[in-house]
Amino acid sequence: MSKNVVSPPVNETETVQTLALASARHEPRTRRPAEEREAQIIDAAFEAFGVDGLNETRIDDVARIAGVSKGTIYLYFPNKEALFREMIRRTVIARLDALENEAHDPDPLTDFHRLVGAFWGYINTSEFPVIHRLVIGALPRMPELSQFFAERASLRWQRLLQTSIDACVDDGTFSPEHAPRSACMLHSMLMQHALMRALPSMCTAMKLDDGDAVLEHILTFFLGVMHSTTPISRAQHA
Amino acid sequence: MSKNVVSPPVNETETVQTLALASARHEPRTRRPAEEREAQIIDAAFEAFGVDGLNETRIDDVARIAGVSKGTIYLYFPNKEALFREMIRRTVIARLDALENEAHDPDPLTDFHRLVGAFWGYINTSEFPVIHRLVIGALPRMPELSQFFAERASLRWQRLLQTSIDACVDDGTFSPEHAPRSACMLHSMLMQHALMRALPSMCTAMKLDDGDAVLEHILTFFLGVMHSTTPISRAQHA
DNA sequence: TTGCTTAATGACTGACTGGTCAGTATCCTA
DNA sequence: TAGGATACTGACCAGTCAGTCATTAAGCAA
Repeated sequence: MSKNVVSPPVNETETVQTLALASARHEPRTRRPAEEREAQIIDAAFEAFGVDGLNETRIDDVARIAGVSKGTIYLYFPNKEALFREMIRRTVIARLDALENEAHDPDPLTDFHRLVGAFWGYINTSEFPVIHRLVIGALPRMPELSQFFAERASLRWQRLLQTSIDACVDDGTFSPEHAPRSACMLHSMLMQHALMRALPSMCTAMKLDDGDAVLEHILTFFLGVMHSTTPISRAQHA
Repeated sequence: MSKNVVSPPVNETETVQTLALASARHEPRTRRPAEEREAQIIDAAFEAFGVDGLNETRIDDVARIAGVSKGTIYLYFPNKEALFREMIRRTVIARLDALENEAHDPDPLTDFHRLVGAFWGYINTSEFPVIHRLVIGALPRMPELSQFFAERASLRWQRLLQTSIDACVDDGTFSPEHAPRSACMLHSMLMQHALMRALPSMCTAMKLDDGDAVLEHILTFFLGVMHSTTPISRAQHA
């Protein structure tokens, strides 16, 4: 991308080079607390890896974005893979910790809606599909990363949803019939739709532009089962 | 890995070299029709890329698996990326063409179950999660591949499901209330569950081992909405 | 059998990049 | 202000691998 800053072989080549060097040199070397540098590098890593993935990204690029030298990165992380791993880990944790401390609502149904809204908001950030793609893409190379992600994000959300749904059942708002696995179903629908929404081609083909409308559809469908009290004829075709 | 076969500089170097060459030479060079060679290479590419992904896989590995030399691959494909792309394209197409010609059932509900069964079978092959992962992983590098995949696989299946559902509505088996977007919802649940099932950690945590039971759960949930005729209170919490 | 065409081979090359480390600049203490 | 400790730098190195091409041999026609 912006690799050729130094190269254009016009007559002012020297000027450009000089400027580039100058700007590089002018930025005075600064010492920062370890924590701050680490955060700086992690942020740059998210930006760089997020665009190109683990393999396409050069450590030099991460260094450039972070505004440090390549060597500095190796002072804080033993290698490229470890940096990648830590970047995923922190991004996932940071987001979940922030959401965990949100206030609950005393009314179960209201709280259910709050929770679903929070989840929908989370998976519709630009950050989420990036992390998701990176984790999936890195699966064969780092299976433990997908396990971390699964336990730390997917399963945790499913448990939160299930707890909230169970509260609505206890409350009498939801029918108990389909409750047991319903969090899983809701999670599936929300997740899949959010991921589709991140793909421009799917977005237009399926008319998913309006995020609120999509959520509304999913909830209407979901509540169609949960509020229903009529016994349904089970699937005869196994 | 097996690069150093020729190198060990012991005293029997010559013998080793001769043997290595001999074994390589013993496999007699064969000429094959272009189509056959291409298929051979594509199959090997699926095997190799499927394990390690685009970047981890060496062209030499594909060649070794295919039983041809590296140079031969470049007679059939201009470069590594083109081979990868073509491998995805053919695998997706081959599978869908095979399923397309299945016989329909005159009864709408029976045909719906047949279709869902076929889809569930497809996304639960070991092949599907591999292709899915590769496409997702390659997204930033080859967005057109994801578009091809989306249109050729996801959207096509959603349309088939929707048609089948609409037939059940016309038939009076399904309530029309939630029909419009229901294929999308069903597709989401099936897809997400199938992909989870491919991750060992998720599989155990969510008790997804029994594929038939999972499908049964999803269908029961889905039919809970579609058979329901009670008007439901819409979500008050927008 | 001879000789031609071309599929097939694999040693080689050039470009690339992860990781290193000798040297430099900053900051802090005395 | 001197001098030690160390955060930081970036030129360099060694390994890797996609892609090339001179050479080989299979298969065919005469």
